[in-house]
Amino acid sequence: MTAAQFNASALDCRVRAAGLRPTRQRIALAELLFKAGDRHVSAEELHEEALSAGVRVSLATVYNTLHQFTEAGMLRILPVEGSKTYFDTNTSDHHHFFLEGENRLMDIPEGPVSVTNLPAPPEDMEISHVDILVRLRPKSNRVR
Amino acid sequence: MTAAQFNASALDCRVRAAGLRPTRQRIALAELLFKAGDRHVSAEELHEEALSAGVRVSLATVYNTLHQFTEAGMLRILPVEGSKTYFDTNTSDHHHFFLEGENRLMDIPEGPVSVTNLPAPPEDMEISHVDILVRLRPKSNRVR
DNA sequence: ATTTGTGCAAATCGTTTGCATCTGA
DNA sequence: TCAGATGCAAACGATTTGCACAAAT
Repeated sequence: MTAAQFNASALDCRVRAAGLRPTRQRIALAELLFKAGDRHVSAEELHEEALSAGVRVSLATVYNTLHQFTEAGMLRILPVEGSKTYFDTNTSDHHHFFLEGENRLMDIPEGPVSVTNLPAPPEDMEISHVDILVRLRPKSNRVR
Repeated sequence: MTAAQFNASALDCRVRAAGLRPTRQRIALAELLFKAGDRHVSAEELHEEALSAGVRVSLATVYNTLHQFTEAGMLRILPVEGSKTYFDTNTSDHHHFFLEGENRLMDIPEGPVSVTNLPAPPEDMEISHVDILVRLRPKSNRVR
């Protein structure tokens, strides 16, 4: 079995495990999303990438798929300002730098970042996930 | 001098200090925004509130004003998913709970929340602000 | 008098929806 | 066979823009 075949069937399983039919479009999108390590993508970007890769898929299906994968826990929506929704292929605990000028996100390199002194959440609520966004701006040389 | 007069002129100064002309609309919006302590508002909400308060102002002006105040550091844009932009009248260091079901934000009560082990930002960049978003979901009673 | 701000309506952008058609189990 | 998925185009909601008019310095 070749590596390509292995990966293809792994993606097939992943899609099935999410309770979704492994259609041509979903497998192809999963491939684009999960073959290349951690990624931050918008629907529009993924759509263009699919078309470039010769995958025929409509923008509406890209939106559907991204949300279905998100519900299945395969993606996470990034908390950023701005009109577009960005999806993160890394759903494990990690955080982000946000470059203010460019409106771009970078993963914070692996490390034991932790939050201390978090107050208890209100009754009947539990913490689902903690997002830390470190906003960066160009270092100004002149003294203010 | 009455309290109302004092506050009105204080707002006037604040708007001037931001390099903006103290117009009727801007003063009125500043009043709505800053008289009532910490608030999270969207443009639409502030517009409705202004109309209810008898302030004649267009939605476009509300958008303009919110962005001008933000550039002047009087407001901060909240990092939340979702289509609407929310502005926070509290620009000091504090963080938020995000209620997943309702897509609603709450301030995290005052306290020494802190992040440890933050890696150094890339060269030529400095930290502008750290946003911590604690996502909450209803506590499930049944064991999964 | 000149600059800056405002209001309106139209335009734009990202996203969702309705529905006819197609596809995988 | 037939529930579920797709594609298209139209609908939508939030935001921005262009431009004539009004207000502040």
